[in-house]
Amino acid sequence: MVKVSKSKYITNPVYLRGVLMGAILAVGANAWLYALQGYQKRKEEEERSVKTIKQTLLNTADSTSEEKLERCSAILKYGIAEDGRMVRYYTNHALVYNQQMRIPVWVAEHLTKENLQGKSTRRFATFMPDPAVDEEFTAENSDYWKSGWSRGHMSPAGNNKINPAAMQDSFYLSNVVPQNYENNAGYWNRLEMYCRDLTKKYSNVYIISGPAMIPEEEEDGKKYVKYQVIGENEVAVPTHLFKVIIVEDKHGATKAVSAFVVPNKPIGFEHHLKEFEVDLPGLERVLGIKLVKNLDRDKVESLCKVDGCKLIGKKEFELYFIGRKLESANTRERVEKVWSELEEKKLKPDRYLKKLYQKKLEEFEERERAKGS
DNA sequence: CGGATTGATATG
DNA sequence: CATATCAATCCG
Repeated sequence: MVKVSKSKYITNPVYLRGVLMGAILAVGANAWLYALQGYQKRKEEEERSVKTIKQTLLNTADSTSEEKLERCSAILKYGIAEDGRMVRYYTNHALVYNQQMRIPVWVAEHLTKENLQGKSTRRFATFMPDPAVDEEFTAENSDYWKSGWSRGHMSPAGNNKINPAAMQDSFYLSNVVPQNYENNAGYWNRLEMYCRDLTKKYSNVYIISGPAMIPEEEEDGKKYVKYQVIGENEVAVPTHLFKVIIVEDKHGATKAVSAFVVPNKPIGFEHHLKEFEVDLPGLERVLGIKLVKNLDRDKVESLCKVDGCKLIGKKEFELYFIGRKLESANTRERVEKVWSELEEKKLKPDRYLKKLYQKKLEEFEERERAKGS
């Protein structure tokens, strides 16, 4: 059956014959003959002309690449349009930047036990526009202020303690995307910790991270890509974040690879990282980026299958940053307040934390004695 | 570890 | 005077 309601069938010869049959009944045999002759004539003409064009192309269109280059050089007299999607190199990471969205396309890192060491901290680094990005295409801090979104590192500060230059490079907004606060400090933070932890087991950990805009089906049943933009520069808020992790043994042999796509929203402790694992080719199709080129994929197993992809647990996580807060506390009151968090959250301090607490208290007692004397 | 906010000070 | 900069403080 021919569905005339669909426009694509209008030009179908079968449909055209149907129209012609209608014409016969309507206007009689003479008219039918006339119409048929006209149709056949037009059809023959069209076939002839298509054949002619094909023949012409075959005979004349095989211009050399030099000729094409010469012609296109003329066409591009006013310059070749640039989107700034070159690879940009930094002290401890590499990335491609998206000038339209004002966020990275992808950010690549290489982690080892050794290059995770160092004393550089975020205290001496500042979020700022990347001086290597054209001013007209950069994000600014003001875009993020009061936007409801935090500035989320793709190459995290915690991976760049090796020296101050690496630390500062990671604070350029070319390495930053608008990220949900809770996601950034929570789930994504734990994923980054897991990556660092992998260096204890694997000699080399290669990571590619970045934003993803995932299409979503709306009420009309059609799919759309929808994302918020923030600030004067209209920085794009990714719907998701992706991370690809490749691990190697001490011989440089690839041991496992996994790709993850995490929604840019709060994710609780009840979600296992495996829930967000996706197949790499699928991710690459969504992104339109061949993320990993030098890898024999069929021979490499899933990281989650090999290593488990277990993130740090809730209690362990909370204890960890209570320790961090305790270390940075500079008044007795602050120490006591942080310590009281343990009771509130029903956490039991480990030996390290107890020692740290005692050490801090002694520190302040000594300071007070020094003042008094 | 991941972040923001505020207030004092310096600067044009 | 308005806007950078930095130190201190805070939260998950």
